[in-house]
Amino acid sequence: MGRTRTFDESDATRSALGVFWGHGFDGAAVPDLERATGLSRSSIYHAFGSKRGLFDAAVSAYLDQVVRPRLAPLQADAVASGALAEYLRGLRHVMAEPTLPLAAHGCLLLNAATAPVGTDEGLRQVIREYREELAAAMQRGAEAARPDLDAASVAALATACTAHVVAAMTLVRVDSDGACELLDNALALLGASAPSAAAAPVSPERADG
Amino acid sequence: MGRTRTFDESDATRSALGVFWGHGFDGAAVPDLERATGLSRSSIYHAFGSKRGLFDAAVSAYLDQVVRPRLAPLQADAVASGALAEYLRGLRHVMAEPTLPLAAHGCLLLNAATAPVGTDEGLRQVIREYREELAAAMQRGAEAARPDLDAASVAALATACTAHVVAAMTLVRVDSDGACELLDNALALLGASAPSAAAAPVSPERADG
DNA sequence: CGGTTAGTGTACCGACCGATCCAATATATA
DNA sequence: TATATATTGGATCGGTCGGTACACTAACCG
Repeated sequence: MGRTRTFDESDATRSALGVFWGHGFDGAAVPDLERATGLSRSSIYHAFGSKRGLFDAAVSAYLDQVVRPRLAPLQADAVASGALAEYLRGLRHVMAEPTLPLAAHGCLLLNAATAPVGTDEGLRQVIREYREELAAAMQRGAEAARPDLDAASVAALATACTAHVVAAMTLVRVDSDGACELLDNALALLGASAPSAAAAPVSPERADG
Repeated sequence: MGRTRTFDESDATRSALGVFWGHGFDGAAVPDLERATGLSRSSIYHAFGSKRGLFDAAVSAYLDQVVRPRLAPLQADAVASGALAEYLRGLRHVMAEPTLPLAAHGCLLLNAATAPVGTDEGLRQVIREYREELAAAMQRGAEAARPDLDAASVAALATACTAHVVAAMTLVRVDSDGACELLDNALALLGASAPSAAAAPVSPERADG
């Protein structure tokens, strides 16, 4: 048949993710994407159909390569008792480092939720599923962390963790200190009035993970 | 001296607020602002200097006419014990009504925080102050609501309420049910293990726009 | 009144937007 | 090697962006 593709599609997607993460869908210009991917415009449009198609690919890469690796311990068959605290500490750690994309730009999907592109029904659905995946992971983490609590309290704790994580990711761009305080508070709630020795050592002053 | 102004600046600002709230700073086009304000382009630029100047005026109007009226009971000299719960219920009420701007578009400032314009240092400062004002109000509300708790627990509760409110406003645009659940959870946390049945009677007024 | 000054509306500016077209290129198959 | 087919890059499309220039108009003041 014809000529074979000389670039790696997932490499291009990853490069585009960097641009979309930094500037948002609407703020990312096609020339930016050309520069980041090293591809010409026609190659991008041939491979992804549109700027939006490339964004969808970048969203998928974001979920697979950024979100889920971090959630993995909370999605495994067996969840460690300290997994949720570890997740929150890890998040706090990357949010405190301004050079990392999460601290500099927040969450790609939450940013999209409040942007003009967030009115697109397909994207809204993706974001709802993202929120559900996050909430489910928090729930499993809370169950593992606090077996001493009744179901309702565990659910409330899980929802609270979700809220703290979402709020931190929303604010980190303009107020990284405030975002870290939110994550510290989630850790404090997680360990509050814990009678079990499983209470993870929570030291909110620590900057490292 | 010369001719006097024939339009009311605060009327124009309020009209512009509607546009910026719905589309964000970057998504709002100057022709949209002309249409909404009823002013011609030159009048807008003469009165506000730039699109950005008009946005700053709209932000100020948003704080004074949308945010603070709702926070007022939490900022008064004496805070009622049920004021925070009332605030959360009121917020939940407007978030459940899709025709109201808060439910349809979320928070103007939090949306700006995650948008390209959110990199502007002046705007970042405004958003940080907004967050602080919100957190201070939550703190006072939590103190009034839960005099039975020690200071650290009250502070944790206040921060948790802030997190739930911020997260709800971030998500409401794509997932109003999820946003309402977050506010319900904040209410549950607020009343958790409450010795008194001080739950204030529900009166979801103030469906402002 | 007339003169001065400021508010207003129209037309227009250069720049950039996402998207498309097409000629040129490169490679897998026959 | 010949041919077919897919990839690639440059030129270009119509549309819209935020912002400006300028003529016109209205109203305060001497």
